[in-house]
Amino acid sequence: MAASMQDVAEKAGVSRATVSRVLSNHPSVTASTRKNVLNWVEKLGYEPNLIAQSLAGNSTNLIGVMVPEIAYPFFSEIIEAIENQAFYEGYNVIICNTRRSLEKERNILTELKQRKADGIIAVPVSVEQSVSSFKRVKLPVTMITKRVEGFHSVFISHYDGGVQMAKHFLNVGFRRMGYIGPVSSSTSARKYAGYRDHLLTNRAELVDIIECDPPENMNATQVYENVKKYAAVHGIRSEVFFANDDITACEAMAALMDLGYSIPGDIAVAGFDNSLLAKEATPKLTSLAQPLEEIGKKAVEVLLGQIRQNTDPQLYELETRVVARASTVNWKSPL
Amino acid sequence: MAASMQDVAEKAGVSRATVSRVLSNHPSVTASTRKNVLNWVEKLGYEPNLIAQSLAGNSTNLIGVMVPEIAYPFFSEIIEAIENQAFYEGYNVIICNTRRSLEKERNILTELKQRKADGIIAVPVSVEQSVSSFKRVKLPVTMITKRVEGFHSVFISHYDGGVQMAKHFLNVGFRRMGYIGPVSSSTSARKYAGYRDHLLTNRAELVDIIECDPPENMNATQVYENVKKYAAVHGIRSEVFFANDDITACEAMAALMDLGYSIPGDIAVAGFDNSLLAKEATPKLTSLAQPLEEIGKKAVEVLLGQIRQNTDPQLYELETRVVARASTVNWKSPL
DNA sequence: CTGAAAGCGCTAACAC
DNA sequence: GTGTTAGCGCTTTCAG
Repeated sequence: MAASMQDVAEKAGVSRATVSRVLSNHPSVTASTRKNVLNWVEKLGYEPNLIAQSLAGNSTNLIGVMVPEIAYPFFSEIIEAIENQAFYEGYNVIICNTRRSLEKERNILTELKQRKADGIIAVPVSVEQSVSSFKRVKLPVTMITKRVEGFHSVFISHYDGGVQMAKHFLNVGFRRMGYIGPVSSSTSARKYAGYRDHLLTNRAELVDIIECDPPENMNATQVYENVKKYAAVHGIRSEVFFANDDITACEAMAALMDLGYSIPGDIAVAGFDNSLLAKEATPKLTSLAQPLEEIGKKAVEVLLGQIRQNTDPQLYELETRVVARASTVNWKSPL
Repeated sequence: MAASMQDVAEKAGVSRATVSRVLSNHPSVTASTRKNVLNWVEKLGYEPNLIAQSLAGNSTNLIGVMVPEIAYPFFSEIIEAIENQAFYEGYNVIICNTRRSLEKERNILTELKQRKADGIIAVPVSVEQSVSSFKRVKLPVTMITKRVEGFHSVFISHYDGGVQMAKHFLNVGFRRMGYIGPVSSSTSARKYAGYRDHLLTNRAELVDIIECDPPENMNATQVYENVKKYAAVHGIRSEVFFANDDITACEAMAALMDLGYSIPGDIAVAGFDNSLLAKEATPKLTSLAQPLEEIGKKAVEVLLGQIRQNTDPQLYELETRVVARASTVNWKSPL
């Protein structure tokens, strides 16, 4: 067995309390006993038992992270940022996949509670229906990517994101615009609304709206089919499409290319998320960047603030920016 | 405070031991007392304290997962599979990012040890240099994606993967082949070797070898530059390139297109990993699929076997397969 | 079948 | 300054 604090205490000829004090840098310990104790700690290769520490009343230094999907680049990049910041702050991260199921979300919450996680960073399955589960668990919670009233939330304004993309399109010189993606699902709808509102108040035309479900499990083949179907029925009049996310944008590009359009020569396309896909797509994809690293980092900071000082729920709205790439800027105006 | 086992015991008029027995389904409890206890468990909303349970000598039901990078699709998909299987088996996953640093790897190992993780699933930073740290920690360890002698390892044969890709190229009808990627780094080198060996024994020509470092932090711009540089100096004679991974393949495609080649019309390209990038690239990218889900699932099973019965280290070599997509199959033979 | 008692390894008053 | 004493909440012999 590994050496326990008891062993160190005996060897050093002091009590466990003293060893504990030395290890937690309590000031009231003589330099000599401290040295002596540390000496034995070293010799015996003593390592603290974090479980025992936790039980004895301290925190677990464990935070739970709940996402609807781990492998979607958008989430995995946030997870990476969270892990990074958490590790830096001395916390470990338990990763949990809700799979967009309210039931699994509830199960995970009780599990995290029983594990005595110090707090939770979560993308809630549903802004409306998840709230009660999160309230019930009575743990510090910071919501991310969605604005959830009553909780600390770190997110971007999707509406404003849509506006920014519209501005970008107007700047490049597009006049007839299209949209591909969900029109009613809460966050997507706001992107769409911002986009549409800005276009209409600036007398641009919104001529093609191709409705699609949001991609799940990184599968967006529906987008491909809907684009083709739409083209067959209505034809395509847009010079540029704003797609609801990068996967949707990629699928849309594939469909448009298969229909014989060159991108961005004939039709330009932009996405949302600025994930790895946007950087590696051909042509490289203009995309609206959510500051993923900042979201992750901020979420950890906010959560720790809440854990340490029980701060009141607050909303943190982060800035987005358009990352312009070849898929829109290399478009040739027909004029 | 939440109800403790003590509270339940008092209300039910039994001892904590009995409550414990009921909760762990110990057979020697009367149906009536069991019912009574469960009744109070329900009424008081009792939830077990997993920390206390762990300390009292049981396991933590926590497994650590160590990867060099969380957000790279290849890893994030494995992580997702691991989380999924682990959750199914009643385990939670602590996610740790080694960032390819041996030092961080060591730190993480001691942390996981102090946390009393039941076991570890890891992509070691270095097959040679990581071994000692992992041995020292004396925890059940299952290595993934790399073959590590002396440890349970779940991986694919990179050499064989290279061979399979070579076969695919020969089947399609290519005769002059190229390679893009690292030539010396251990696993990459084996892919390359398998590819080369099979080509040469089948009298195909390996005419262009563009050496590049493996991408880190999802940044492979070096690939783009090296391809351009190589083309300027040597010209390009290959009909098809095998790229060491999907990101490299994407960057290579971008470079080749910018050089005026059409893909796969003039030059075909294939990648390795069959990550999301391969599916969403334009043209869709032929790629060698590692069975990521299977790797994750198998790793959990192997680790749990080791935890529960201390099985002897064993190597599990999984099958790969070529997922043929437009980037190679739509190539038009010049004949 | 059930209870009493002894820990798991550590922290944190409270004395001296 | 340092030791003593109680726990933290649960499991697990060992008796009865």
